[in-house]
Amino acid sequence: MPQRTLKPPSLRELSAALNLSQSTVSRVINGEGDKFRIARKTQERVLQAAAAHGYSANTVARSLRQKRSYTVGVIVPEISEGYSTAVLGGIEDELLKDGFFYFVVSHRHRSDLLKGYPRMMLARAVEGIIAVDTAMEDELPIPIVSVSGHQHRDGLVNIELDHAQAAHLALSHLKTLGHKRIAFIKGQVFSSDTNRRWDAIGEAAKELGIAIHPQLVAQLESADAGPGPGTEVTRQLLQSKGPFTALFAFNDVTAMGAILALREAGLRVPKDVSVVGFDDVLAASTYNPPLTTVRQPLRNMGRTAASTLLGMIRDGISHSQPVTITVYPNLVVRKSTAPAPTGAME
Amino acid sequence: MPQRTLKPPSLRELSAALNLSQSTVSRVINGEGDKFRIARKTQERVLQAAAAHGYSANTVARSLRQKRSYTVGVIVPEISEGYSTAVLGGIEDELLKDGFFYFVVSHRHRSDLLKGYPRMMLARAVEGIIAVDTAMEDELPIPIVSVSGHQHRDGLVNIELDHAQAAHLALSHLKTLGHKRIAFIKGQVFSSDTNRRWDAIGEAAKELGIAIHPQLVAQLESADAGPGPGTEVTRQLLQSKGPFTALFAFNDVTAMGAILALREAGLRVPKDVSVVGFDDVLAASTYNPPLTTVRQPLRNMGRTAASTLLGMIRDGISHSQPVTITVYPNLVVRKSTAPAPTGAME
DNA sequence: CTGAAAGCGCTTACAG
DNA sequence: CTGAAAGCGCTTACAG
Repeated sequence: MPQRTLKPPSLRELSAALNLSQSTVSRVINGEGDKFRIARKTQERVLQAAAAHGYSANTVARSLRQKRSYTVGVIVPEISEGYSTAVLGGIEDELLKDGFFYFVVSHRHRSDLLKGYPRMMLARAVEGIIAVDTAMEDELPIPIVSVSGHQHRDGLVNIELDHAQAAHLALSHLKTLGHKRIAFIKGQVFSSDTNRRWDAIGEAAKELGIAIHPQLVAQLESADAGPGPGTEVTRQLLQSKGPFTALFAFNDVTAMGAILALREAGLRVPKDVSVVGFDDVLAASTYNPPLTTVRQPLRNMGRTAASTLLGMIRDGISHSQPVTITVYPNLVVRKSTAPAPTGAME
Repeated sequence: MPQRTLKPPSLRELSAALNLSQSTVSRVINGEGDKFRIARKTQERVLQAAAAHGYSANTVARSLRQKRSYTVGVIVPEISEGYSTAVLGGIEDELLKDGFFYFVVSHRHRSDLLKGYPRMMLARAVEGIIAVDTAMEDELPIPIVSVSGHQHRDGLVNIELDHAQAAHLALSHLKTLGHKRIAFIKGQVFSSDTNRRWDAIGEAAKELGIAIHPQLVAQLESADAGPGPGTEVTRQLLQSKGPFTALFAFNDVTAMGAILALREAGLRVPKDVSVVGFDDVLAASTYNPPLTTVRQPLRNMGRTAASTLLGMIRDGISHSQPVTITVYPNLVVRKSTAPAPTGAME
């Protein structure tokens, strides 16, 4: 019968029932039966009894003894948001197949949380931390892998997009379409990708001979998660600044917000203004028009972060040099970009 | 100087440094100094030293001793997805302010994971589980709160949307707009909301005198997360079935997929066909056209789930009766619905 | 008011 | 091949 799930037995109880020592049972359970040359017959008995009684080791006791928790912490800006969760999906893929679990916390850019969460996770004995789009303030006595964190510090491994290529991809696409006056929306100052991406845009523009008009550059300010900030900033761009035929947004959500503002102003996308996003979140392809965007391999970045962290935990490596693992973007051309209007405002 | 974060001291070390017993130090640290009438002066010394040495109790040892983990488990179908993460945001809000952390796992509808994860979380001593849009197979010796799980079983608390109201809201909106031939896309069989929602639609339709034409009812089959399944099923609806002027989709993502298929077929939304979604995920408002949808208070459902679970953990309540906490939908009218085309195909 | 000691449930040297 | 015993770092009766 499907036995009522009462509290599972302890190792001591199981051993007593089997008339064996805790040592022996523990070894068999942990797959070290052969290593300790425990009789096959005994091993079978143990395994059978364990299954029958639904025994599984109390991981808290194990953690205390081994000083290992098989747990990592993940810190993200905001869990209710597409970027982080795409990365989380990848992290989960890797972690769980190695028997690790993870805690997630969202700091929401609050400095008390940014400071407090890593300590709290440490007190909970996490063996490592993955920081997504988050700059870690303090040095910690455990391995840290950062996804798009852009801090170069000893012992920190960074998973980073090749921003030079990303910028080049987007700008050469716009150039090919004949765009000359391109507006840009930079990320919020607190976003760790902002500067890196902007620098890369500057270089790519120079390389491609594209002029960056300062009056066509805006920056997100509001910390709101949705498209609102993009709409807001685009309205400003539209009102007080010069004309433009294309817009490169900091991310997809911002691009969607921008498109809203553009339409409000009676402009058609992509006929009048082309818009390029960044990230390729799920919603980018279902948006209308489907967004042309620079795709970041987010899930893969999560996987890489997790497997790298697991390696560091396993091998006890504490890289004394900063290490960067570069991943590469793709340009996904959809319907939000088109040739620049002919005879347009130059 | 900002001391290099070495491994933090243990209680024993701290006590030794203070020339006090571990008992005393532990009591002060845990805020029980007054309760045990420990000299104010001593308390201050302890707190000061703790801060100076960066002491914080090893939670693993504490958990083992207290047989408490201050951790709950959350199981969702898929973490890279808007519905679950909206709920997770609410869960986090409540949990963290009570000092609880949570593990997240995504079962992805794989039955081995659906079965295995709860056990794994149990072995990790979680004190309770929140299941989001997931039917829990086994009975567990800890409290469980289910969000949209729709199982009525002893000891299980359900957070559920008022589906009757939801259906009524959507259908009366369409009726007011003059729609008579309404197509429906039901959820996948594995989604725990599917039946409940469909039954509610049936009743609301009867109440409102709206006919449900069996040939205008389709069901999602593919387990894919994106809008693909919605597009697919709408194409079928369009090809082989009778005409319709409105479509009520199982959720927003499906609605977006449906709109894609409608456009493909040369139909305009909402001019030719009105579309109503469900959930009001972030993308619903930025979609073009912005989706008219039945809003579920997802974040709030997460908060309610977490605070209910914490209450059960705190008070050791194991409801012997199923309990349902009902939350209420709103109809958010945006641009994907319009009056039925006049003289349309009736 | 403060402390010595037991014990949470494991793993793992050490011994035979 | 198997077991007795120590100990991970806490909390908490129990004692005084």
